[in-house]
This record gives sequence, structure tokens and C-alpha cells, in this order.
Amino acid sequence: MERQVRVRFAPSPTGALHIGGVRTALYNYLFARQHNGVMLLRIEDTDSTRFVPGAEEYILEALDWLGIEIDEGLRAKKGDSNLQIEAVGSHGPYRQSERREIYHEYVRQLLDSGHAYVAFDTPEELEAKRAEIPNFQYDARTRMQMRNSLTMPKDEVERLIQAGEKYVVRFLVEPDEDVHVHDLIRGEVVISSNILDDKVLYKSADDLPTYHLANIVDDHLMQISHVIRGEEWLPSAPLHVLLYRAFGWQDTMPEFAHLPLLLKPDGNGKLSKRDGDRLGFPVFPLEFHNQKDGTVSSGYRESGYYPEAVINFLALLGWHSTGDQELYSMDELIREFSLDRVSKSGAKFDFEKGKWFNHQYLIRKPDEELAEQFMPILLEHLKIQKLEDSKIDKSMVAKVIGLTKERVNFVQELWEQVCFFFVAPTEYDEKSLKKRWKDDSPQHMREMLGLLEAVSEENWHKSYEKQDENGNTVIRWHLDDIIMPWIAGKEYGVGVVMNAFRICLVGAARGPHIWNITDVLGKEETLRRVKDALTRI
RNA sequence: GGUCCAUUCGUCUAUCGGCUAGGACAAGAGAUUUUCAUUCUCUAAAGAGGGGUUCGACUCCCCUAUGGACUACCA
Repeated sequence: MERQVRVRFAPSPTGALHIGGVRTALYNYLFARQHNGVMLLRIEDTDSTRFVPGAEEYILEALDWLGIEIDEGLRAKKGDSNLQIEAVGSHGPYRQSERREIYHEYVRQLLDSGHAYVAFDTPEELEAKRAEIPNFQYDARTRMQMRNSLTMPKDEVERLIQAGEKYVVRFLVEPDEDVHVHDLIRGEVVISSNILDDKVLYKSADDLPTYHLANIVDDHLMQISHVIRGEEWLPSAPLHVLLYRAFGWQDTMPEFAHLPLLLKPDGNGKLSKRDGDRLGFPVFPLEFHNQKDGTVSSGYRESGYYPEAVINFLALLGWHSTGDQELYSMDELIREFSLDRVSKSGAKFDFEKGKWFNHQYLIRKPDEELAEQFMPILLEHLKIQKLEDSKIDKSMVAKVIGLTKERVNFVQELWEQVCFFFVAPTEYDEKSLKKRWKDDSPQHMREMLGLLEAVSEENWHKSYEKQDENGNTVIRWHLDDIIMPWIAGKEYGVGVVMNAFRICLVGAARGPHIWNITDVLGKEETLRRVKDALTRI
């Protein structure tokens, strides 16, 4: 019988959720959904010294924003604008700091079965030892020279514990054994137990277990079927296998899959927070204000990325299907994803491609939706408090966005593309003038003004479909029928006249098709801009 | 230093022994356009090196090199 797929994402609340962590969460989620399994979220806060307030909320909010849904454990409460955390499921509590008693019980079990022992060596003593002996390791070769329950009489150990002496619990690793770890991505990994040290399982410093112990106990108790985590855990996977065995849980031990790392875009090494600052891209999903050290980190959401784009981008960083498809919805990813198609080597983080993904999602959005998103930015630029106070019409905003969205990667970039629709030019781009404003241009504009004056309000906006010489259907504007014959008759150059006209309306040689501009501006505004330009240039 | 993992265009990757090595991002060129863009077309760009196995190797094996991770009372 196949056992139910239960995977977990288990971040530490030590700061903002790193983008690599987001990808780990995503792969877990895709795997869970594909197998109709359960996606569980557990908080691994066994390091009390590194806890950062707000990190837990941040993680849940980020996953919520990205559409990575949590079935069990801690998650963001739905339908609440202020983030509320709720715990669902019967395997709780889902914060390791709230599971102390559980760990005590299992540490006891290991101690009683002889798989672990008590050690009194202080951090200072260990540090001295490491300084003294190169490559010192607390293991089978050295443990008998240390201060622990293996080397001290039982009553002495008892006495020290009673006296309140600080101690840790260490895992007893038997030497000379090849430990096999089966990895779904890498296959069989074999490590000699000789290179493993007697890891601390329970810390004296904050009366909490270390990651290794808590992780195994929780994964077992929460019936995790697959552990999908970053490659940085691969070296300690043999230890985890040994731990499952020591508990007698080898039959229900989860499958392992160690994901390749996300690397720096340039140079070498793991992607870090600093790389983002240095190269100008976010490494976190959401902006984060770290209350502990006062730093602010930029986020994908605040930078204008769509969650779908971030998901799509991240999914393809380390995984790819057989075909050439680049754009995937979450549902498609759930259908197509498989762990055996995850690459084995680390992926350099190419944020240029991330922008491209955002562009792809942006141009597919309806103009009305983009207008809605752009409105606050527009009002801010126009220094308007409330939309009702202005003459701005939402359908007009949607229209100009439709004309320009192909040119941008982010909604906030739209302003630069559409600003002249809202604000008449007061100065004129020098380069454009030099190239496009000729001695005859004022004369041309004056004549054109006359022609345009005569066009009725109705005809101003009129256009119709027409076949061009290649048989393609093209849009022809009524204004073409007025202006083109005039240019031809006077033997002016079309480019000369139209570019001068464009400069009057836009202030530079850029923007969408000219009749789209006049259509949006309307007759009155168009004529005013031409007249203004004639007095200024 | 030790252990483990990895290695196809600049980057992300396809190829599950038959390759004229495909796609995408980025780059470059051209075409279209009354502007700027868009769009379209094209170009350049790769199997780390050396040994095997095989009729045949990017694909399998070994060695070397390079890169990465880990090596805490951090996760």
C-alpha cells in the first residue's frame, strides 16, 4: 500500500524567507498537490538566540502571497487583512519551541537505549581542544578523553547533574560503518560513520534540542513521507538516517530529496542577501523590516513582480520538463512537476529572466486590471488625492495602458510610457528637436492646425479597417484621409511633418502611433498642444 | 585540511548510447514602422580535460581539474 504523501516546509524564523527557501517550499507544495498529499508547515525555532520577531508572520504572508497553500500546521488565516496565524491539524504543536516535553521524552529514550550520552564539556573547553588539535572531532576516537557519562562514574554524573552542572546530550555514533542515504534526486549516497561526529542533540544553552533531533522526532510524529530540502542538508543526512535507526523508526523513515542550491548570478557561492543589494534585485518575496538589526530588505512584491511570475521563474530554476515550454501556471506545474527531473547542480540566479517572466504575465493581463493597479501610481504622479477630484477616466487609463504595456516589465514603469497623455509637454527633448524639428516645421504645423480645426468632433475619433497592398487588414484613421493628401499635395515629407507633430504632442520622438495619441487627447487638447509648441520652440 | 555533491552556449536548461547538440533569457545584425518601442527573421554561442567500455559516448565507468555544500550547544 502506498503511504499518503505528507511533506513539510520547516523554516526557521531567523529573518525574511530567502528566495531559495521559497523555491524549496514551492517544490514541496507541487509535490504534495500532485500526489494529493498534505503540505505541512512547521516552525523550527530551536535556536532561541537567532529568533527575529515578525519572521514567522513574514513567512506565512509570503507563502500566502505566492499562492503556496498550507494544509496542516501553521498558516495565514484566510480573509483577514491583518495577518492572523492559525494552527490546523492533529500533530501539533507546530512550533518546535512548544514541543519541549516531547523532545525530553525522546532524548530520554536515546539515553536509556545507549544511543546517546551526557557530556559536560563546556563550549570553552571544546574550543580549546579544537585550537590545540587540528581537525578535532568529538567522536569514537576522542570521546573517551572527554568529560562525559562514558568516561565518568555513574554516581559522579548524577552528582554533577544534581548540582546543576550544564550538560548536553550527544548522539553516540558507532565507527566503521558505511551509512547509505537514498536520495530521490542523487541516488545512493554513502558516507562512512567515521567522519560523523557525536552531534549534540540537546543543548544546555537554551534547554532545547538541536535541529537534528527535533527534525527527526517531528518528521516521524507528523508522519512525513518525503523530506524535500536544500542540498546544504545532504552532509547531515547520514546522521539523520542513523537517528531514525536508533529510534527504531527505519521502516517509516521518509524518502529524501536534496535540492540543488541557488547560486550568485556572478562569481561563485550561494546566493545571499548581500548579492541582491549589490546587484539590485530582491532576494526576498516581500519587503522585510528586521526589528532585530534594523535593516530593510526589498521584496519581489514591492518591486512590482506578480506572484505568478515569481513562481514560474523559481520553478524553472532547477527543474525543467522535457519540452521547450517556459510559461507555466501553478496548475500546470502541479501536473508536470517531478523530483526526478530536478537538476543536480546549483543554478545561478538570473534575475534578468525574472523580469522577462514578469513582462510575459503583465502583457497577458486585461488592460482594465492593469489600470486598476496603475491608478495609485498615476494619482501620485499627478499629485491628486482622490480620483473623483480629477477628470481622469478609468477607461481612458486602460486604453493608454493597452497602447503601451508591451514596452514595460512592471506596472510602475508605465508612467514613463504614458505620462504625456496626462501632462502636456512643457519642454521638448533636445535630441528629438535637433533631428526632427526642421526650419519648415512651424509652417507645417500652422497649416496642419488649420486642417485639424475643420475636422468634426465625431470624425476626429473615427477609424475603419482597410486592406493594404499585401491583403492584410489594417486600421486607417479618418485623420489620415485629411492629412496624407495634404502632405502629398504640398510634396512635404510624411516623416518630417508627422515627427514635428509628434514632438508638439509628446515633447519627444517617442510613444505609440500618432493617431492613437490624438484619439486619446481629443481635438481640443491636441490643437492646444500644437499651438503651445509653436510659441515655445 | 577532511567528507560529500556537482560539471552541456555568458545564464536557465532539452537530450534518458545514434547529434546536423534543441529551446528560452541576455547579446549582435537585419526587416517592418511617420517616432520610440513592439513584432518578425537571422547570427554568434556549449558537452571541463584525459583515459577506458562500445560498431557508436554529451549520455556508462575511472582519474584529474574546477565549482559548491558541509565540517557549531545555527538551522
